[in-house]
Amino acid sequence: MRYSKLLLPTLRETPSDCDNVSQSLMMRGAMLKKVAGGLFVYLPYFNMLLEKIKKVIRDGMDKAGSSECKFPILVLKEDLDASGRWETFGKEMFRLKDRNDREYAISPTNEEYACFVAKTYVKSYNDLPLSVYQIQQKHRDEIRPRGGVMRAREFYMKDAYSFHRDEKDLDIYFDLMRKVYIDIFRSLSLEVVAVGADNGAMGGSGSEEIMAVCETGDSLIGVCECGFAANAETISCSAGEEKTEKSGLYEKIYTPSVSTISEVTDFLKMPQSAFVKTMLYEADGDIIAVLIRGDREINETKLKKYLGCSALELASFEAVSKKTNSVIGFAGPVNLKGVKKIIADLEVLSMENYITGANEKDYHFKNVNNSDFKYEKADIRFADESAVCEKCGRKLVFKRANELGHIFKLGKRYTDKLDITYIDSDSKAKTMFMGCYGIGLERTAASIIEQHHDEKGMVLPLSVAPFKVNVIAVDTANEKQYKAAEKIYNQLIKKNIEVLFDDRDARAGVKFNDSDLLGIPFKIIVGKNIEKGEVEIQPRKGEKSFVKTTDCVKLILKTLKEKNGI
RNA sequence: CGGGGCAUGGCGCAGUGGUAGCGCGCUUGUCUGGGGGGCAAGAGGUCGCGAGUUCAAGCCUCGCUGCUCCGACCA
Repeated sequence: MRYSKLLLPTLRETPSDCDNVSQSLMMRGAMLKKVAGGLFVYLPYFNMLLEKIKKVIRDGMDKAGSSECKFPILVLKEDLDASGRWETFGKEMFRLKDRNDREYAISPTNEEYACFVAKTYVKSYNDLPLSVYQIQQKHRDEIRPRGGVMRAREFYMKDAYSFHRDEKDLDIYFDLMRKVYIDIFRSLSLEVVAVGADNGAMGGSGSEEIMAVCETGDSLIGVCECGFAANAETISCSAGEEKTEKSGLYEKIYTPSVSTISEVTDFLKMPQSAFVKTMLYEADGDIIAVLIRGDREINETKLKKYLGCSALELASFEAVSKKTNSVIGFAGPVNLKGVKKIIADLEVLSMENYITGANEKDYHFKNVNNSDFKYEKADIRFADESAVCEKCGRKLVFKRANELGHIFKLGKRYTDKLDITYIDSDSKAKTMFMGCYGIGLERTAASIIEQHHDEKGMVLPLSVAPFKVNVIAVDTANEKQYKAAEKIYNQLIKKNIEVLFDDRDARAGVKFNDSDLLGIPFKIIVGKNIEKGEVEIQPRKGEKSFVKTTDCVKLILKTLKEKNGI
């Protein structure tokens, strides 16, 4: 393409609302124009990059024996009611009505219609396994869009669904998909790690996330030297010795207008670890008290799993005052009334003589012990730096990462509800086992840039670079240079090389800097040396060289072939 | 949902009550031509919206909206 005809308006300066490198380079590299929070116009260069990523994903899905479909974006309420997701998906799902007041959701993922396909076309075990996928834009009413395209309200997802005769076959396919995913990300030059994860809103029996390690990542993973890795959300925490000897020692102390943990610790001059925080949650309508050491964090994912509830949030001020005898800021487990249960984190049970709220404004209890109240024990704290590997016992290292893919064993979670059966060899109808597998395309693109850039801009890997070569006429006004550059450009097109011809009447420096910003792997620079019959080949990374004008196309072809660029 | 910050030309920003500015970009001309040029002349803004205070508001007050960051642990 000719730069002069292409909408590729690079920026010199980074827009002020960029908070990470990839976002900044995507804005400067004229990939995106923000319209609103989490909504962007995708400019040509980003579209081209996404097409490259789609190609690699499609090649991978081919290897997994998956067939590309396109499912409806609008999903009927009745179909989501059948799977139960109209209720369980919550506020993240966009909902709308048609002119006849019929209700729909904008598909957040598409299990229901994948099941519909399996139900329609799988007659017997001979048709299994079946794997289908699509690459489609998804819409989610994100709680807080952030990181540019990393967490947006509209994004491309490759979502695949597989159906199986039995659990064993699902397991085999799940392992294959993990391998295919890792291959896909390797082809995209991404360093990734597969980690054990929580199933979240999708449900099912097990899942793994494919994470790209990145400083600005929005997930936290624990990694072990032995190769084990897990999402920090799922890492279990060890229990200490449960202490139950002491009781009745507690006494009320006056702590005027100090309600947060840090205020109380300052006031009493005690470390946070001497306190037990009592958090009041509302779980499916009931108030639950959760105890955790003052300096720890509650892992709501674990808590939700333990409670088996669908809605979990911190109790409102009104709910606490209406249903319990406690006061927000001064809640404690002793003499606490109106809560369905008290759940103590395992670590709390190894504590003695700690400080808690006294369920009365401006008062705390000190010398509280576990026998002073009734509790259920559970591992509900967020893994901290002391966490160890569950495989080998070594200390875990925590890293930030971006979740690019997530693969689930859904089991019969959907197929049971939607009655997705096949006829087995014994002529009996049996329920299929199901898996689903997602990849977020924009965050994959962002992660590629995050992992491949330098101070000048992007350094795109050949596998995804929209243009492999940028032909630059240094002085466009010089007819000899321009004509020679144009000739090389046309020759490369004939060889099916993706090439940009920077034919703009701009200074050489502008063109060089844009080329580097855009991360184009090779520049062919046509300048003064054309008089000597030479042009310059300059890789984005590496040494430049002067070559005969007549050889440059041949040389580029050879180099690209060596590097598997074509 | 809570808390903070921001809102001035396409982008980045300055402007503490008295004529709306700077850099980049853009247009025209010209000189230039190998890492974001020089000179000259231009275009472009109801200062997010709405009230209010004042002789006078981009600036002060109140309300709203949008964006953004933090936290979603505050108990």
